[in-house]
Amino acid sequence: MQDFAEGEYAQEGRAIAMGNRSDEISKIVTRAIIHKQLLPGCKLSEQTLADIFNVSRAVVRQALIRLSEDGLVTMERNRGAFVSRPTYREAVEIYDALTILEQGVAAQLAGRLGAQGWAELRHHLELQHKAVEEKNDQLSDQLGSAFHEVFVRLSRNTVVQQMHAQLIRRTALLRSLVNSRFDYCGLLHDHGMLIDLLEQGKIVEAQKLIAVHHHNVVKGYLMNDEPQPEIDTREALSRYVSQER
Amino acid sequence: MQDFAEGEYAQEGRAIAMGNRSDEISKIVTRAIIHKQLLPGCKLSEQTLADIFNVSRAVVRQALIRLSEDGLVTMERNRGAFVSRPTYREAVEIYDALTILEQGVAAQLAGRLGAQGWAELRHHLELQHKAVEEKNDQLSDQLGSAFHEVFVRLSRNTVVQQMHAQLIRRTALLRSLVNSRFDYCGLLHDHGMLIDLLEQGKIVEAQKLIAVHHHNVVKGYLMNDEPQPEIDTREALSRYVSQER
DNA sequence: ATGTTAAAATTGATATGCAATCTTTGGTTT
DNA sequence: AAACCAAAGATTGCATATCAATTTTAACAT
Repeated sequence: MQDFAEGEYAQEGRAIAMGNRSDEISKIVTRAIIHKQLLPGCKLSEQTLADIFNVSRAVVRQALIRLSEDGLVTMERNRGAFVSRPTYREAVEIYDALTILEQGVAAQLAGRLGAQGWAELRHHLELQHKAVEEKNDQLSDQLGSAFHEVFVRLSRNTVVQQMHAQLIRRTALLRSLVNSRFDYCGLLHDHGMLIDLLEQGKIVEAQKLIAVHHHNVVKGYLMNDEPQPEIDTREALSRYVSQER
Repeated sequence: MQDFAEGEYAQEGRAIAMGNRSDEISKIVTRAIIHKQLLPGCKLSEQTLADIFNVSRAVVRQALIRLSEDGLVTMERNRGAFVSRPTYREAVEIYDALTILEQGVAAQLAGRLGAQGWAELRHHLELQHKAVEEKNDQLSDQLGSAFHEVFVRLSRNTVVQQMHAQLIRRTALLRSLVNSRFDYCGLLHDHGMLIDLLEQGKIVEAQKLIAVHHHNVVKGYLMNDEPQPEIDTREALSRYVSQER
């Protein structure tokens, strides 16, 4: 499953003719951040990235701007770009925002979603179930986020979808800062319960569940501000650029 | 020895230590778009903007990327950047997203906001009231949006705040496409009612009101897809760059 | 060790060049 | 005259080179 071949990408379902190097690079770096290859605080030197991706500094700069607009990267004048290091407060805000969005989506979906929609959600639930059973934390994590994304996608509102996706990316970044482990089983149970409640049209209960669900997640966060992981950018990105050039 | 070497600018009243030329330019263009100086569909030629702002094409490019990430500008490969021309569907999605965010904020604020908060909202309401009485549509419009922004700011969640601000910018863009006029009086009444409901802790009623409020706004939209306004970019931006140099 | 200064590296921005692609123009054909 | 087509012109996307400002590092003296 080579994610990115040449020229076109699968993004949120539809194929896009790219050709935009900076956009491409920002997406690759995003993936590296989400996959915890690039950790918070990591310096993203323009020249280094330019060398890695075989592009000019200008293109890297554009990619970094994209990333900073997305909140994944922080740019400091004359000092450079770094993978963002969110504070605990920011974490709470991000999850509050997620709660608000998903509660809104829940209200729209409740009782109003077709059989196909519920089926899709339940299908995802099953995938998650398997991952949790196999104790595959990496995959459980990924599918956990994916569930939320599918859920929001069913609202058929691309604006909400994009805001939500951005928040999910930032939660992935947050998990880089956390060492505590999740009760994947409990989270999974919540997902199943959510589907049930929504299908029965119990909006208020569903919204309450969403709030508690996110509260539980953020509660499990113990930010460790200290550790400065000394990581080589080139190495961290190696697996992502290997398919390039 | 460039003319703009000072490093700080008067923007929206307050002085800002900028240093980031592209960020600065994107903000100026944003204002021009919001103020309907730059209309949807308007071509934003890199060279033209570079000449206007006295910067290199690279900087303009960075600004355009910022704007496109914000949804205010659409970039087409090898064709250039244009002020976005939202569809009606997009308008609905944007207002749905706004509804979701503000309903969430309402739930957080209801009954829980200090006296100072309610006072601030009522103060804004008064300003609006005057503007509507004076039949100052431009100002009514502006204060109308501002009310929503203040409302969200009181949630003390910068993440939600930023998402909301972005949506508000996009609604400003939407209004460029609309010729129908609003019932400012009715909208004003809604704002007042909202404060009352929230202060009394009537969350559900408040949320319902928010939904209806936005529904009324979007209902007043009659997109006119046709007209291609032939506007000179330089002229449209003239008043904004006058402070430069 | 501590503080200071000089050198090196990095960023922010500019200028220029070039290939790819889009747009326009002018002629040609129907 | 309208439709078509191909060459010229303009614009974008990207690379390279350069420069001033600033930060970081290294070397040095206290």
